[in-house]
Amino acid sequence: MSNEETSIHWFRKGMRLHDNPSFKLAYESKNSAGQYYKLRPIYILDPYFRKHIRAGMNRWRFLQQSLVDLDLSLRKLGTRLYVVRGLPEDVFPGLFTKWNVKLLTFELDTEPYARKRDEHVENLARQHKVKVEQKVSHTLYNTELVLRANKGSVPMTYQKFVSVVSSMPEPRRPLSAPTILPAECLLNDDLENEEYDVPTLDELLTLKGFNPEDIKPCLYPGGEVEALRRLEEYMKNKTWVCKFEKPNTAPNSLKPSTTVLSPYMKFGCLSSSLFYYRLKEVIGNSAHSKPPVSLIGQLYWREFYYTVGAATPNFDKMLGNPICCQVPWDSNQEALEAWANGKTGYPFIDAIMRQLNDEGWVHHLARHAVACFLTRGDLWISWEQGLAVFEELLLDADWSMNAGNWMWMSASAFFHQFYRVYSPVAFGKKTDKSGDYIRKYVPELIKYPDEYIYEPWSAPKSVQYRAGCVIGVDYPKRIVVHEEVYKINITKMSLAYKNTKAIKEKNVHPAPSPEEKQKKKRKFK
DNA sequence: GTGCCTGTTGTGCGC
DNA sequence: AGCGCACAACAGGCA
Repeated sequence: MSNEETSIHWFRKGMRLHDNPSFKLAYESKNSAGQYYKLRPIYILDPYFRKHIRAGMNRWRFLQQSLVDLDLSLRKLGTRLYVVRGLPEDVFPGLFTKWNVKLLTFELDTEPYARKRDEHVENLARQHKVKVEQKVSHTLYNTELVLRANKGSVPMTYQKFVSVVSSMPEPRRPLSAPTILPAECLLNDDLENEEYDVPTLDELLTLKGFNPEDIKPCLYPGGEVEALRRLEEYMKNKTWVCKFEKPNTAPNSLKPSTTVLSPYMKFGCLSSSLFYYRLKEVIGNSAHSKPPVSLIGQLYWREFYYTVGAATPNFDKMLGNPICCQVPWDSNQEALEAWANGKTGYPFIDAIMRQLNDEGWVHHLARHAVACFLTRGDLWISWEQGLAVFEELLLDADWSMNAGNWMWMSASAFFHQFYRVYSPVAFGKKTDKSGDYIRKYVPELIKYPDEYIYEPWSAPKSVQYRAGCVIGVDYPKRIVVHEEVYKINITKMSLAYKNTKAIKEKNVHPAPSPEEKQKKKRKFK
């Protein structure tokens, strides 16, 4: 084992070689004598089954594929990915000593869990006299600088966010992936040491408590190579890019109507900066759609939620979250499970949840429909419970956007027009009148005539028999009557808004004096 | 404080 | 097809 001075680049998100400034530091840095450090690119994998890590099989597979891809690309450069088993706080002290580490680099992560972890690791590094370098490269903008540009306050609306960043310098340009590494930074040690190999999918799934045989076909393979291929596939179609308007894309097409680049963005297989500048390049001087509905607008939504998420305490919870409406949600395990497993008896809702379970991705508007149904629309179940299910099932489950969007969809923050309720029957019909999407994911209903496919409970018994699917026997009866519950829920939301407002006023202002109370009463008369 | 405007993605109806 | 409107009426931002 060589005892030469080493730099570690720690991959977590940012699973790519292109546009990776902290990785670049690891292979380009030299010690005071002007010698390159020996490079050890690592990924730390928790080898235990932990129930609190809410990731389903599909996302573990995506991660495993991304690791294989990263290892392959690194090997082409003469190094490899060293997968280290353990928890970061447990493994770093040993690595620092064993490898004679002088420099540790990684991409900055703004999530609370990651911050705590990284602080801990920074302390360990300090104790071992290891220099730590972090770079902002997951987001287009440094979230702290956005806050500073807004005089230290959090932009609470998308438009406000856009106006703040438009006053800031353009995002940094993406770096190219290295085609060659400095020969002096390359190590011959451990290149074939199996101890550091990427686990096979079967190994990983078994480790995480799953039966590998249960996994569904892979529609969106992980990794940087696939991310770049997918990006370029969409960038080829200039007209489509220029005309893209998110609200006009269908939630229930049989093939995705949007790019499905979100999983690659979540893991950092694709750089936000590269995506941004490729869009600018493709658009050029042509007429094009604008934020919030355009593709660049979609990148801004990500930045918006990252910024608010980084600056708001308890952003992923209702309690203790200053921006979140306080709503007395019901707990209803049975209804929650029916929703999560696609058995609510509303075919459109069930189709979406089954697609999510099987494929790990559903369209943004489909997420709206099922989220509204779970929370303020129908079941009156907490958005935090929905967030947990999404976190498990979505390939692109991303802490800031998951919490931000759940607050949006439940009208708990950002979006406040709670009286606008999605109909679990009407919404899907707009883009799929004949219900082909439902037939694909809810095959029980495959023989239902178009006129009953969205509301099979209203089909006459004779039609149900003829279609080979009797409601209440072969497919569930609907668990709520939407046209009754949504009206009740609107009044409950209205009350929750009034109560939340009252609590906020009580906290901000001192209690009103008796005279002031009288004044207020008079005003309301 | 007050009033006005705006807000990526509602529904159902009528023209 | 696409628009305007009623439905009942929210918060944030700004003048």
